[in-house]
Amino acid sequence: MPGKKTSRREREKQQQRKEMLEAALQLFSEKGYHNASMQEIAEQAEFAVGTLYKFFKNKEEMYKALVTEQADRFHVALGASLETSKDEVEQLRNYIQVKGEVFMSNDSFIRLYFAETRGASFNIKAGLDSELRDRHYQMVQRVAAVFAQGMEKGQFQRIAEPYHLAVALDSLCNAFLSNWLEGRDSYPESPDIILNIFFQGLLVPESPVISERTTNNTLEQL
Amino acid sequence: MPGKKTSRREREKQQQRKEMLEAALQLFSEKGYHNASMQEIAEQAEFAVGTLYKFFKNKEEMYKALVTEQADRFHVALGASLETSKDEVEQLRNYIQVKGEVFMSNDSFIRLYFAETRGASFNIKAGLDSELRDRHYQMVQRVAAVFAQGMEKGQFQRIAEPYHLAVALDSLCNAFLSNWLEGRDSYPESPDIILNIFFQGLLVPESPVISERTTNNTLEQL
DNA sequence: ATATAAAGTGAAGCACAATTCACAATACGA
DNA sequence: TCGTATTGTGAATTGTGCTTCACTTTATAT
Repeated sequence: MPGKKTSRREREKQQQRKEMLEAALQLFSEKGYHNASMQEIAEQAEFAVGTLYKFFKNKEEMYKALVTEQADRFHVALGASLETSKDEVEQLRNYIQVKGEVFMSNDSFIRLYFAETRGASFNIKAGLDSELRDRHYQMVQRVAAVFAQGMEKGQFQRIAEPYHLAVALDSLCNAFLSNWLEGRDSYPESPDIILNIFFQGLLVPESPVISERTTNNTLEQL
Repeated sequence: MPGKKTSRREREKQQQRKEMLEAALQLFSEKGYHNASMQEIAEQAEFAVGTLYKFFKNKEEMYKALVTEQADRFHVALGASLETSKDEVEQLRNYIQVKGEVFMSNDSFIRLYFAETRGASFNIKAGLDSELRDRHYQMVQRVAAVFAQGMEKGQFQRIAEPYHLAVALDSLCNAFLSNWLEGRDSYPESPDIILNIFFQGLLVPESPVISERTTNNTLEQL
């Protein structure tokens, strides 16, 4: 049975690699890059230190691989969330929703992601953080495009530049996620709580678009 | 002349301490806690390593002293910014303004502040980040109180909980500051660009409060 | 079954950086 | 000026943890 593209051995290796990265993720997100030792990671993954080095050139490369691969998954999911609907409001709603879901189900990784993306990260000599920041920037630009589009259509008022609105929306999601992460607050189950902050006044008054969906989620909880 | 509370020697020591912390700030914010060595800091400050240890029990304490003292200055300034006026809108405007000013004139420190306050920080065993987060939380609560107060007065619409609005406003400032820090964008010279995102729709339509001040800063730049 | 190759191991080497401390320089009072 | 106390010094100590590599174990082919 040689049909498969990947040999059994190949698959086995991938699996091992994956387990190493899982162990690494756990320890890095718990203790940070500098406080997690290769020794520990090896133990956690149930391999010998030397074996780690058969898979990764060194600690730094291992960390990079971990972070970039996970971040890719995130960005793919977020990108897809903007493709779901023709309606801009729906797209934003989805973005918020998906961001919440993806991030909350990967809480150990968010710590690393935030550490690299937001406050300056000093883990790695060079490259990683700026690369991540770039990708994050691309993502924000895509959200900005949604705002711009909505403005074109006359669905959104031009209360600020699209890019600024995108930055605002994204940072707002992050802020709520941070709060959730610290256990201070829960991430809003309904995206509308976040959308509300933007849309009350952003949407042109007579626009019917979200009115029928948001009316029940909007205000009564105060 | 023994009149002064602080002897000459005392002042001299304070000055030395200050210079050590300045050197430390520079190196920590450039290279991060783990990549800045005591040796380097000593050289930068033009002292011997041993002398550093006459002032600080160890590297960690030095870092803590640095961060908490600077953060205190920030928080005092931010707190004061909310006391300037009886008018809630004015208070928020001031908060945004002061936050921008104080942070931008201390850019090397923001890196550390953001690293500790936002994305997980793993520099220090325990305590520091959670203490900072707490203080930051207090600050956000004070902003929340402003929103709440404005709602009481009927000046603000109740589009979201005051605390959520405060989180939103603060994170928005941070996001713009981050952008500025990375050189992607400038921090809005006028607080109204940020306020706009909130107030278009937040303020009850007929409220006259900011209309006369913001009308000229609001929309024309698009 | 045996030979050969590939994969896995972990103790030892090595570099680096935090901390100490015996000593030197300096300040201060008599 | 001299003796003592205070302050400042940096080489040596020590610990830690990344990385290597000679060896063992396991898999594969004949």
